[in-house]
Amino acid sequence: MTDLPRSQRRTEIRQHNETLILQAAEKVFAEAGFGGATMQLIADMAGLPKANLHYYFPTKEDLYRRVVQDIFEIWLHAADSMDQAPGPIEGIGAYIEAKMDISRRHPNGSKVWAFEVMHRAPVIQDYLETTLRVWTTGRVRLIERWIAEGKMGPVDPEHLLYMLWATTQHYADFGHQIETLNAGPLSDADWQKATDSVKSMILRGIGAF
Amino acid sequence: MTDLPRSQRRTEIRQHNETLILQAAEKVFAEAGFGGATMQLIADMAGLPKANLHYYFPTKEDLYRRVVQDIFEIWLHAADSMDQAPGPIEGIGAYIEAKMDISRRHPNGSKVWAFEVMHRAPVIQDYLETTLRVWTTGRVRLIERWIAEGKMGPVDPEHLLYMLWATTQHYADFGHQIETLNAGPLSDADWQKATDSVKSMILRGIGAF
DNA sequence: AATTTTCTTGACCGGTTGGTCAGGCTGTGG
DNA sequence: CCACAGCCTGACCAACCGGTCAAGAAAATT
Repeated sequence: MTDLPRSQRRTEIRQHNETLILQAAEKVFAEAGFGGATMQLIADMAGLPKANLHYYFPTKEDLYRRVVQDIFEIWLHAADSMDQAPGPIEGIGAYIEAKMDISRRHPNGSKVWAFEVMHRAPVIQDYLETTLRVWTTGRVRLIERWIAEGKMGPVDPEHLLYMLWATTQHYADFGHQIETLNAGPLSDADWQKATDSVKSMILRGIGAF
Repeated sequence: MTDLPRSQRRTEIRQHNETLILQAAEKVFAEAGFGGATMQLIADMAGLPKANLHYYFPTKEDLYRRVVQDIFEIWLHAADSMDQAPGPIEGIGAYIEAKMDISRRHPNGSKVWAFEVMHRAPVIQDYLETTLRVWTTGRVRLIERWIAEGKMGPVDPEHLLYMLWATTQHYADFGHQIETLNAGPLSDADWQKATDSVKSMILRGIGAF
């Protein structure tokens, strides 16, 4: 840590401030959307002058793009658990757990993604058409294989994926609604119960036993 | 139509223009969020001068509030099918069909609602705490009754409701993502398949047979 | 110590936004 | 024909926004 090459030492300040800005930006973009967010508000929340933001991120859109990309990376990573599973009980079960965990820990990221997609994805349309499509077709084949092997019922793989995304992300995107109905934030036990409920209903729904 | 009292003839123009504005507003708010939407854009889309909007809706927030309220009414209405059903197969099945139909016909309304909730519901928080809460507890009791009568498995009623909302609204809120993966808009057959998939997975998931 | 690169920031600017308003228009009632 | 209430709208404004820039502080390199 103390003896890094010059070029890496330089980037220490940069990385520190970038993450500071990105954290503030994620929150503001999530709570106000792209149009409603202001650079001034992000700057205040990050504790930096506004002009400093433009030093690290030339435009508002650059900053926004980074926030969206970061979330996308986290989600792609969450799918690793699904891959080398022997069947849907372990694979889809682990995927649900991973995504519920992300909804709890990165609710703002999930919201920013939702905003972006609802806006017809002006910034990450290419991601949808390339990376996400490749990812999806891969898991569709995996599910089809499980069906062929009799490990689960003959459900439509794509709609199963949509259901997985919808149910898990709902706990982040509509967290405020859930908390209002729940008369307060969800406790550890609440989250566990939510995860168990989603898991059992979906696994039973696809006939995986 | 030709011989109405004066006071009603007057309100005809008013109602016509209000719906014109509300339709445009729903679309613009859905595609840009509250902060990103501009009164000028709504006016252009409605084919009216901007000043005319402020004649009918004094502020941007008033207009926005009306849009959100209208959607909420539609959703509440959709739940009627669930009430006088003999069991979950008919009740929840009909509810899913009704909500999928709304997702198809009012995708923008669904998005505006999602925006509002993600913003921590600054405008309709009271609705969440009163009307929605009452509605929810009523359906929770209905589901609990079905469970007690052995008509479905012992699932958690609240998380079942969340799953119903999440899966059905996902086809509206994330319609762009689905269309991208589908390489084009969903056809009649696609929507039917989606509805059937959701219905069969959820009904099986809750053990309703 | 000198120099060069990176970082910081207050002040500023053109453009846009929500909202206002005075004056004109329209059609209905007397 | 007049009067009047509701409807319409071009022009305008203060506030705010994203982004720029020059000048300097701090840090790294020589």
